[in-house]
Amino acid sequence: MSTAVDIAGPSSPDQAHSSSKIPNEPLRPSLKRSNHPYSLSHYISTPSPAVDVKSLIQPSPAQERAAQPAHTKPRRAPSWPDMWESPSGLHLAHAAELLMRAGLLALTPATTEQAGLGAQSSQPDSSGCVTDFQPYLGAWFPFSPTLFPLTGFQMSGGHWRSAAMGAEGGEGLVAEGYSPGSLGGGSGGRRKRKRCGECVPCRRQTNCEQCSSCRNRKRGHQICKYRKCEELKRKPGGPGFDSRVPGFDLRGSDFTLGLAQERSNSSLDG
DNA sequence: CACAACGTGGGG
DNA sequence: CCCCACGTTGTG
Repeated sequence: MSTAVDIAGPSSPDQAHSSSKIPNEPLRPSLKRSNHPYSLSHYISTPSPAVDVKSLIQPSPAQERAAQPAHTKPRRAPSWPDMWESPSGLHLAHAAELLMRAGLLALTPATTEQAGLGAQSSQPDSSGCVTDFQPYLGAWFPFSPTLFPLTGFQMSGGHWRSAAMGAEGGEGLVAEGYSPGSLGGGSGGRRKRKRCGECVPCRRQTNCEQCSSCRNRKRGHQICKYRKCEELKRKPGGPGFDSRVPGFDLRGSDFTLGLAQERSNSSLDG
């Protein structure tokens, strides 16, 4: 398929070769396994992906300048973290997974709802958007399969388990892509997060060779700005930060809307 | 060990 | 806020 998004990039000709060794696949195996929140839904939900994505992936240097101040504030549905955490601190998503493992959850969206997600499945987010789960499940499937091979991937949470998870089953419960130690649980807490591998930047395959990061790669040790994972751009612990349980994309449901809105907002009032 | 990239702090 | 630089982590 033509990953349209592709990442053709701001790239100009000079970028064809990209840097020294940017592999065709920017994602390492481990990275591919890393789970995380939104990007996929992000695409799916984007009303007019073609247009939107294009502008995203082809930010001319000039655009970049203009765009940056515009979306400085990653506003998004501020409430989802709360929504997904039960009073006990157990992520609902996690709970869902547990239920699933216990056989209480079936693959049908309806059942999923009944199993408990329903309690939270339909509620307006801060922006007044109703985030029904079912519709999303329905909507996702037709899309997801296409994206899976693209991103190598996950959605292990809801049930759409990836191959990575298939065999071991519950393995997805543990943050894939993160070793137990690196979950930061204890020591340091300064572990490196990983690229989501799903967002537009992550899916780019080439460095622009023009941004400051590219130009200063040797000393800056930074990935090309256009390839900088959207997720990593957010501050850990910041609003909507998916601190843990990355295996669950469920939240994509409302999260998605938030993003979609955010984006339209920023493009409107930019 | 080499390399890519994340985290962080300082400067402008 | 952005850029730069460095330390550090993670992977091959």
